[in-house]
Amino acid sequence: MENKTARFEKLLVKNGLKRTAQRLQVLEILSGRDSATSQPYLEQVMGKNADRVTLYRVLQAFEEKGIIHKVLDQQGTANYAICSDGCSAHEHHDEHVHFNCDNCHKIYCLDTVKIPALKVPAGFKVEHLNLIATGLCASCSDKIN
Amino acid sequence: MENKTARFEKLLVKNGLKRTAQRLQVLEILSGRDSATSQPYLEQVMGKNADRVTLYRVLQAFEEKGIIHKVLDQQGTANYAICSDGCSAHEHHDEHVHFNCDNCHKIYCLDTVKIPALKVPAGFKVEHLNLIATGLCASCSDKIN
DNA sequence: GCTATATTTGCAACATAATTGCATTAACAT
DNA sequence: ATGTTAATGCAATTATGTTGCAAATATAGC
Ligand SMILES: [Mn+2]
Ligand SMILES: [Mn+2]
Ligand SMILES: [Zn+2]
Ligand SMILES: [Zn+2]
Repeated sequence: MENKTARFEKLLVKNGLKRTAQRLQVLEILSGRDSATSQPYLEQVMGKNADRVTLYRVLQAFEEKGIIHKVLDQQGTANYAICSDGCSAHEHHDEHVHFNCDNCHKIYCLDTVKIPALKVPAGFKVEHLNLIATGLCASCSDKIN
Repeated sequence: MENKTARFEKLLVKNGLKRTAQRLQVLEILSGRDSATSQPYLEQVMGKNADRVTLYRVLQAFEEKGIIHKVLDQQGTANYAICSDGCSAHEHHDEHVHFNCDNCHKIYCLDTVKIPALKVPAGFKVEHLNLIATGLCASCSDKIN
């Protein structure tokens, strides 16, 4: 694999964002995890490397550009995951199912599980679908059994 | 239709909750609306009839007893709707789709639209499904076109 | 109706998440 | 190297939600 930091720098430039230490660190953290990352966790890990406000602004900019997507867990906490290819400022293509584990509270992007189309009452125009499953993740159901 | 307040009083007694003015008012407000009601809206409408803390506790008690259910909108704001029959302290049966209008921001309970079952990766154990559709509600798509 | 008791409420204090305005700093195009 | 613009940090503010405790009140039993 090519140098990760170089890849992230290109990603920023491509999206018209300046290549700052804070932005690169957020991308590093998100890419190094197997599940979505909560804002509080990010804030804690960044520590004094970035002001809280900066973190919020970085996340907002990334979301707008289609670099990451936000998933709210069952408590309403914001969690962020890097988008798979194909997302852009114009449109997010992250309509996969998310899984929120009741035990470890991780949020997994189930990229392979698409949300089925829906029949809604007359008049309603569906734009996006957002499906969160809760239960036990593979790792937790292993441990418990 | 029978006297609404009397019905609510029975509902409270049935659930072992005392019949207080604050609780009755919350039921009045929720039942008088065609969509889920946000906590901020409730707080505003209750005004000085109830302390903020009391409102939170009323909502929590109602949710635990299966009288109402909570829906988080796309911003993570808590919204509440009265449960259809069949919900109880032991189990909520509100696995219907919710519709969050991008224009008026109302959240509708689409009671007739059930969430389809899902095939998830091996190991994951699904307990609950939570599906929120966004777009234009019937009323807003009328107005706009 | 009165009284005792358990529940519910209100208040104060606290915790966390998020936003805004503004001055300072840093990226990068030239 | 320098100027311009974007990004950051800081302070203040708002919103949301929680906890402990004293005061108030709903109601069951008399
Ligand atoms: Mn995802
Ligand atoms: Mn509902
Ligand atoms: Zn888990
Ligand atoms: Zn609408």
